[in-house]
Amino acid sequence: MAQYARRGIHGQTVEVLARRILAGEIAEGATLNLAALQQELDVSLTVLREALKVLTAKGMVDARQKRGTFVRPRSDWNLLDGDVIRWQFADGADPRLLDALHEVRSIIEPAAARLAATRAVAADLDSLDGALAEMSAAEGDPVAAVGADLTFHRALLAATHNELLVRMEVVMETGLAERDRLVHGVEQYDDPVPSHRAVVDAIRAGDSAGAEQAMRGLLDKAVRDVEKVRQQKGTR
Amino acid sequence: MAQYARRGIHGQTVEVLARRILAGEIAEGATLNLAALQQELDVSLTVLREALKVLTAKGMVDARQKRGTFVRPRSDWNLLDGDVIRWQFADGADPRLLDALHEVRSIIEPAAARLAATRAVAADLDSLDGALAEMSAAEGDPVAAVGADLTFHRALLAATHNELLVRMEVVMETGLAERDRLVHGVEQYDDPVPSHRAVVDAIRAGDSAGAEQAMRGLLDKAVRDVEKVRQQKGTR
DNA sequence: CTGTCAAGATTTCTTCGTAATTAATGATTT
DNA sequence: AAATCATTAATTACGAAGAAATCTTGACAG
Repeated sequence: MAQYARRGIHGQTVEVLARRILAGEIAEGATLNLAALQQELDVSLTVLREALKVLTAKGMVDARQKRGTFVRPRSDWNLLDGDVIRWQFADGADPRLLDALHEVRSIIEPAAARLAATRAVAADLDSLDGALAEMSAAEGDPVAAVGADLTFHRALLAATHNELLVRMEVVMETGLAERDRLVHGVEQYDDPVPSHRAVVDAIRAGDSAGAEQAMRGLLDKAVRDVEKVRQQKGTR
Repeated sequence: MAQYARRGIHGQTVEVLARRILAGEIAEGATLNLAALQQELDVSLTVLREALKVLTAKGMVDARQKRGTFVRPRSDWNLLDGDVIRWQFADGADPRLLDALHEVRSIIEPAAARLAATRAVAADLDSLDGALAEMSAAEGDPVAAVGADLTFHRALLAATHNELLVRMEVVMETGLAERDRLVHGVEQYDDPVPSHRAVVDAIRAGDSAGAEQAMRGLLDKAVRDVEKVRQQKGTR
């Protein structure tokens, strides 16, 4: 799942550094003290260096000779990177980012459903049916339900046969997981299968408009669920 | 612009390796021969290693002890990464990816225009006006025209005040640049300012539906232009 | 005879400490 | 005052030693 190698000391170092930067503990523009970090994290220069290389690749830091290694402005972070998104949610979900995430979902997924209706092949429909079956089987088990939900939305993106849209799953994934984590355990779910099946049916029928609308309905329901939870929890 | 460091021998090594993999010269699943590469590229193991670390961070390769460093399946590439997209177009634009890119644009940008209409603040409108002015001034100069186009679309995404949408610019950028490169010099452009101004006007008026529609019109025109060029060039 | 399991060997990545390179800063000279 | 050059402080690169995981080999049980 993680794109950078998580094995060895190195992986931990990346994680620690990334979370510190993303949490704002190390501010934008700050030049970080390699020697101090090396001592504090008890790693060699090479390890620290390679960890920073990963963060460099994700646009988070930059190293210039004689000026040091510094944190790049937030506007340069690669926020569409799965790792970066995950790190952001590592310590407490930022509701603003969660909203942004859901907004992207509400843009992408109806469009994806529309495209899928014109492009889905037999294998895609099988995947979607499989996801529905998984969803039925997951009744009552929240963990399995989240997994099934993910499977469904991944299958939907795959059915668009657009490589870039498929890769948007890294954005969706975290949003979906966080939302499910939020909703989880607060209230009995309604059966999610019918609303999802409506999307699949429209795709199978080649009904673009219908698929798009069904997906919108599904997302609206998700919004209402989250709203309900937020009210119950008194959050926001 | 590039997220990984381009300085030193290291940057070149990343570029070479990335392009080989993206071009399919080094196939998916293939384990690459570090010793041979080291010798061929005439770099030390450390340099090669750090270059691979960058590619690892972008999901392109993975290193497992005793099994070697191998190319991950294409479905794991971080295609939403600006560098990865740029490398793909390094040797010859893949028309399939270009189509995918444009499809994403046609999904994102109208939605972005709609959001911008409800959220744009004075500074956003100033940016958009600035982009229009830049576009007017660029009349006749193709290079400046592309720059102005980019400025416009970036300003539009910024006006959504959604961090994730703003970062989509890395996806749009290359698509836009490639399209412009394709269209460039084949035929006299129509004046692009009016169609863009229509979008800005709708946003300023807070007209969501109008902004969305104006943007769709703009994108449709872009499609027609590319079609015309493809016919003229006899491509496809 | 076949399949499973465990211990060892080997290959490969991983990490280390040091040397070289680079670029900014300040001093010096014209 | 401007330009050049030396100094210096940081990243960048190197080659070798270390660690880890997989593959192989052998033995044992079914």
